[in-house]
Amino acid sequence: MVRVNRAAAAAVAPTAEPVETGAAQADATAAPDRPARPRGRPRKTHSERDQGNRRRLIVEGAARLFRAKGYAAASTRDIAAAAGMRGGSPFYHFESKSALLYEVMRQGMAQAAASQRAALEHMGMDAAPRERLRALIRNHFEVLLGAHSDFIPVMLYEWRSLNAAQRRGIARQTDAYSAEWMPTLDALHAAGALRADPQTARLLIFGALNWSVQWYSKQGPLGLDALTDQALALFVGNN
Amino acid sequence: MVRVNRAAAAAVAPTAEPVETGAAQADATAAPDRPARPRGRPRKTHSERDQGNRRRLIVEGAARLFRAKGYAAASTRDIAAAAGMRGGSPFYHFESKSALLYEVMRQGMAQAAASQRAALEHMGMDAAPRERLRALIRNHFEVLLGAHSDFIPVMLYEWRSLNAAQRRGIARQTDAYSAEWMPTLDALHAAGALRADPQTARLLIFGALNWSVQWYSKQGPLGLDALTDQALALFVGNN
DNA sequence: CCTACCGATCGGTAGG
DNA sequence: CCTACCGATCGGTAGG
Repeated sequence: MVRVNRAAAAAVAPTAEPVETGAAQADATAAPDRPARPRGRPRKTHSERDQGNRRRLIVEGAARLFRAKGYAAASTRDIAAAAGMRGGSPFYHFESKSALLYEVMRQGMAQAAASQRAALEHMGMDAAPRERLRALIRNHFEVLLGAHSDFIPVMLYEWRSLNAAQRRGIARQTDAYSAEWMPTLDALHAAGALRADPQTARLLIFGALNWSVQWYSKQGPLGLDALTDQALALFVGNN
Repeated sequence: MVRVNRAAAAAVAPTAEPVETGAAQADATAAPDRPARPRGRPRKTHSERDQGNRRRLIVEGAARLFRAKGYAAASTRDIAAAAGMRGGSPFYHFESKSALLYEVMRQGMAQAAASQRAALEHMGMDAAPRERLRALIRNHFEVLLGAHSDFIPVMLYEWRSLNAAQRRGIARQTDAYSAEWMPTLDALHAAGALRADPQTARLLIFGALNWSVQWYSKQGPLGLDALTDQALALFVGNN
């Protein structure tokens, strides 16, 4: 058993999650003393329809800038501009810069967990442990290096910028994500293919994968499938 | 062959390097029209004797604060206070905050490269590849997690805060550090113990090791020797 | 969501 | 290396 500084141990995904703002869904049970309204579902005004969109633009811009410059170096002005707004406007959607960072991480983890779950369910329960590990690694690389891959790198490298309460929230997500790896690693260890203690192996493996954010280039010769093959060979061999 | 975003691939050490300030070593060939000076080596004044010490205090404080809070979030005022100085005084020793960051990384890499070289030479050329890899991994963990381990984590996680010229300087150090791993990895690959392409393996292995900065705790049950055993088992098995 | 503004803090400098 | 200071920028807010 290894004591760890929470989180830091998982990693997750960033394709745009459908964001429910809540505010965009106008309340149907309006005050009864108002003038009569048209029946049926209230039509959304232009600004209501855009609410979710604007918010999403802020979150995506924040993810990109937090990743490129770091949390402290990316100003809320930069983020506003990236979303096509003026300086103070992000604070209409988020109460603080810190809340915006949290939202980037939360959405990233939610997406990563969802795609990991889908990848595992897609194989069925009877798949060989080695193939399950392949699916986990492949999904992890997709989440880190694939199409919309800013959210999880931000989570991985801006952890210290969260306050204690925020860390607890994200840690719950990363713990669940990590836990899904353990049955597969335990099975591979029992079969002799994985030759380190499964808990420590998980931390080392996550490190090997997460670090790819620092060196992987889409222009390079190594695709994500080939990279997955290499990682699999390194950790559990070729057969 | 894998194209990488330079650096990011190595890692190095932080125990205090004896810093030659140059300024501390008073020039013996003084102007000839000065009044006669006492013969022999000139005595250092109080401030001359302290010069190197003060500078080192700044660098060490900067390393600690850059690691704890990140480069952008650690102010030069914080650093001055950590070195027992007033606000503007670090700029007497360094021309900019950025130059201070560079110096932290440069010293860290110099120390790491030195201890790695010593570790390899200590074994001799005829040591088994597996034992050479053990020595490399053990030194790397020492550099990352050992006694004075702030310098290299700063280098690993603040790379993007350097400008282009600075990156080239540090990249030269990290490239040399990384290159020393390749003969050993090639040999292990040829012998069948390392089952991934050696270049890709090096990147994945460095990731696994470097990530330990995020989760390793000295209060935990795993010492650096045991951790080295686990990593070795994961990458090249137990025998 | 914009305009206009606030206090706080920052990296850096002159002058001693 | 300190004192005193500078312009710039920052996160955040009031008021519409």
